[in-house]
Amino acid sequence: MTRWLDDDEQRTWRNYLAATQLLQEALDRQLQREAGMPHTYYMILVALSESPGRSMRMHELARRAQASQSRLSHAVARLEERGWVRRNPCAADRRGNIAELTDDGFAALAAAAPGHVEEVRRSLFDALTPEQVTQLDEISAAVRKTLES
Amino acid sequence: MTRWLDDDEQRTWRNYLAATQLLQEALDRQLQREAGMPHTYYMILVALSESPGRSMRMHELARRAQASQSRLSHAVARLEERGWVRRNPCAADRRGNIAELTDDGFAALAAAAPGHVEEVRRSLFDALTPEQVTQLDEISAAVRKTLES
DNA sequence: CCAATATAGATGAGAGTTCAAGTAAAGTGG
DNA sequence: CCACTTTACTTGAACTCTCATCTATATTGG
Repeated sequence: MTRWLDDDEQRTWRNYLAATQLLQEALDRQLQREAGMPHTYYMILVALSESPGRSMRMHELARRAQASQSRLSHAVARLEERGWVRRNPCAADRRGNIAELTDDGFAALAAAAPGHVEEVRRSLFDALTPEQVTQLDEISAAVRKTLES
Repeated sequence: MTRWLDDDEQRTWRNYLAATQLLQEALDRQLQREAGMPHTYYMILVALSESPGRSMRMHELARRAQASQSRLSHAVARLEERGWVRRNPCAADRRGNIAELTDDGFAALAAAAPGHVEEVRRSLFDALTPEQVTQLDEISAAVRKTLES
């Protein structure tokens, strides 16, 4: 009944788990150590920084930063305490909040970015051939497509 | 100075982040819902179940289950409360502890496994061609090698 | 126009993770 | 054989995440 994994699949799955977890931990440690924030927060700041006006509705921000609404709510509350983000009521929809990246937040992001990118390179791209990068892109896109529907 | 990501690398990186995170969340939700345990605990139980005597030194267990020692310590404490794992002092090294999977723990693992494997298939393997599975294996192995040294 | 439902977001409790620190037992060089 | 260092593991605090719940505002079908 159960479609168990064969030996090749087992090996792949375990390599995948090991690699992704190591990478995730490397990212989190680097950001925590050098920028004092978890990767989740970094993604939120990035999403905001790329939006016109450096601001975005909470719901949309959650989507872009790949966070649940609850996670985002908690995270933005912390970011607001640090003065990196500000929440403004939304005029068009009075249920809504618009999160806005402050200058301090932008500065924190700008300071964190080089070290983060360097870590991403060292940990991922430097380990792969150009063909493998292409393959990884396609594999990720396929998995993403499956799981987003 | 900073080696920024070009557009292709950006796209790959974001696809990778999205895919791995979605997959991780799918796994965790499935296990939490159907087996009442996070993926971390599942990995610990698996590691124990594959060891002779269904038992292992804590340190070795941490390595195999890819957990920090602290994480493992907390996790095993919880698993012990549930009666799924037992800790026994180690005769050869009196600093040591030997974690042992109980019959209840083994039963819990056996009950959880089919649903978990099905989720892994649905979320990952079903989305990929056989070639892509091979590619993913090699990519993961390369990243793993980089990050484990 | 209004009741029913859906959406936006916040919040509190419970659980897991990390980090730093602490205890205890090995191992090691002089 | 003894200070010193390393290894094994635990613990508590601080933080993040999830899940369920709650409030408030929009939207929609009759």
